[in-house]
Amino acid sequence: MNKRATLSEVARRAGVGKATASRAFTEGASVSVRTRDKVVRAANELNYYPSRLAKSLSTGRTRYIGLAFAYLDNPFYAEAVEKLTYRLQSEGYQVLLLMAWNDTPEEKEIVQQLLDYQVEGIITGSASISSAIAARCSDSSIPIVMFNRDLLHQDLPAVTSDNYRGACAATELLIRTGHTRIAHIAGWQQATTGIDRVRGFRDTMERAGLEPIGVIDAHFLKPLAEEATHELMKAPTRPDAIFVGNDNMAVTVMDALRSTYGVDVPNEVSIVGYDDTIFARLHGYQLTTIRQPVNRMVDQAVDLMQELILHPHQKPPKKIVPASLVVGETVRGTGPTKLEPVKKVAELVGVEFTVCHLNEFEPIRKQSGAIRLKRI
Amino acid sequence: MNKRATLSEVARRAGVGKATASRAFTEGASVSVRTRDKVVRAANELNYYPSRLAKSLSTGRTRYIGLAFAYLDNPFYAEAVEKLTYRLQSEGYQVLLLMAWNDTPEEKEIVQQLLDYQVEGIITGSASISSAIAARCSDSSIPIVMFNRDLLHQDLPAVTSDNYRGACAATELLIRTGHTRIAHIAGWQQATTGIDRVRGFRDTMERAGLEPIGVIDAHFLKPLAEEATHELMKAPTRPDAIFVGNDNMAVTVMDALRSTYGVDVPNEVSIVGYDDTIFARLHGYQLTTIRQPVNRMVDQAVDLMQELILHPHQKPPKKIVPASLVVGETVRGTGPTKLEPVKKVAELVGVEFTVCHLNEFEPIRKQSGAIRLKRI
DNA sequence: CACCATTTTGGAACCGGTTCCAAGAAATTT
DNA sequence: AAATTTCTTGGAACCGGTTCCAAAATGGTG
Repeated sequence: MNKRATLSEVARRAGVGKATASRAFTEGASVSVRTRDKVVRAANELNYYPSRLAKSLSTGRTRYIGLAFAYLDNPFYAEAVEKLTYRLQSEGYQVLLLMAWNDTPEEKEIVQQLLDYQVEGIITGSASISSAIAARCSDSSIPIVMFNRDLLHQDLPAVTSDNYRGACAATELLIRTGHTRIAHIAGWQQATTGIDRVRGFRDTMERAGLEPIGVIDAHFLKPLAEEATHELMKAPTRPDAIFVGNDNMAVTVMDALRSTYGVDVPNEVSIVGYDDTIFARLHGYQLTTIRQPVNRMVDQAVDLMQELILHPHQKPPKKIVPASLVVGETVRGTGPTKLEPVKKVAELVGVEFTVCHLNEFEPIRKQSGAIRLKRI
Repeated sequence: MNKRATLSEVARRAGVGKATASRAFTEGASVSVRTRDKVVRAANELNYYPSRLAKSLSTGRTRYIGLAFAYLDNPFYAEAVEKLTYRLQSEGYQVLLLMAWNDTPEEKEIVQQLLDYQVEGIITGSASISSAIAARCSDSSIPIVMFNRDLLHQDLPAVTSDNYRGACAATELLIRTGHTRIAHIAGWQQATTGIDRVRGFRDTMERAGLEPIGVIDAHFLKPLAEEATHELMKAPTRPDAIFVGNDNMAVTVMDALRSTYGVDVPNEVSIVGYDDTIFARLHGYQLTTIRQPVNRMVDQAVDLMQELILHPHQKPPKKIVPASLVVGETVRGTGPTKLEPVKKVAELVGVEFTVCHLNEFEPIRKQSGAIRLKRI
């Protein structure tokens, strides 16, 4: 209804100059208490609130952070976006959410849009920013932080978990528990997240003198993971264990194994996943998996971003947070009550381990602790 | 590195006035081809791209839409946010994501921030905007669309599915398949989404002359759903069926039933959920549930928003999209091969029904159809 | 009360665009 | 060729704030 009031109107009503009115809203500016009161009163009467746009234009700071992701149907990313947003908000930033699928023509255009909107930084997760875009960003000296991803051959700031060591732990666990026909259904081989896990798998197998029964790139996509399962199960020698590139695919693999082949997990085929998402915690799955500590990764990413905003010309740091082994019930010879092989592996590889229930799956948002059940 | 170029610099370099330079970038403005070329060339040389901020300030249009949600750990909302964002982007809007937990003091402040940033509209899902905020928005004539929620006693635009009829169908199905000790673990009773489902449940029970064995408000929260399950199972007469307010809770309930009480679903207790999220599709659950068609709801919400932006002083319309009954395997006496009771219910209540696999769970983003498996 | 140091204050320029308007250039008509 | 119409163009004002700077007001001191 009523057009919003402007600073000039407030100033006029308070009988002061525009500059003075502006100062009344600036923390620590030189205004007398009486004047500030007058201005504030006038502002309230006119229902004034300052225009962020105008402010940003004149100060040069927008306090926007762009979040670029490709999908949220992986709970790991949904959680990451939720928590990144909560954290950034509490630091006084506003989040511009950008969904962009890899390599589409629009991607470039849309990231360009983000730049147009003068975000102060970009955090990019599942979406892979092309190196061209990345270059343009560092041209404009807009910091980009890669979240759970790193670009090969490019020196950009990145926050990842220790994918290599995590994969080593997963593989080592399968080997130590006596599996010999081990396969890996891998994540996208253009992302370090996928690549490093394959490396960890391969190196560990080789060290043990074992030949992988198969390594298949399923691009982190569920339909491909299902196909991959069929491919493994139709081969002359079936696997007795599969290390799967993330939980999303691991769940799909388990479903395919159980429904199509009537396989008993873990007694016929053991499964290890990656991420420790909500899926891993479901009673019907109880995945043994590698946890990526979302909260810590989020904290690191936000801290790193703030650091880069303050000191833009710094050498881009890489943050690698430790992964840990979560003991579920999908590996034969382990379980919440049989922890010896797990302990040994953890010690050997140098990772932490925990059993399912001690997870850090609490939200950043404040819990509404007081809510109680009510019959109605 | 290099500071971004401004329009004036481009104009100077092209040897034209600022106004002319501006027109060179405006579709359908009156500029000669030669001049436009000159300007465009200069712009490229200077690596110029226009400041959205300045543009918005002078035109008064920001093309921001605020998305306000409380959590993304319910896949229904994660999917909604993903798809809303894709849709809004393709309509030329940018999404400001706002995470705000209900009733926190910050909520008010943060929504105020959205207004400061001059969003052209707000779509609010799981976060419940207080009526005070809603009032302030309609004061500023900023349209708010409630997504999967409606405010009681308040005449705001809203997109919901037909929660009442959906709940009727769920309940009717349980009754028709011979269940008599039926309970409802309900969603938050401050949201119409929770309320309408309770109404549908109660009305249908009453019509059948049945007394509910319990109706418990679990606020859409998983820990409370688990508590509620224990409360029901510890009572002298145990339920033989539970209608649960959403899939997120339904999965928790099933886990509790199976792991704590060794209950066989559906042979001892039948379960019906609500939403048709990714969980309902997991092999270990195969929920019978009520589908809320996310894609259609997203489309309606975006259309409605655009409508309201163009014609702000319109009577706020309510859009109710039909819900449908999805046949899984958690109701005794039904299943993909036993559809007669389902048909009867669907006909009676007037909803569509489908079996599990025909779901609309495809993403809005373009599928990377060409991606193939690769052994590596 | 005069004098000087310190606060407060308002005018004006600026941030980077858009747009109104009047003037100049080009094209058309007579 | 002159008169008229239509296109282009640049100056200036504007969007709503911040901030520099010089002037005005205030306060403290001798």
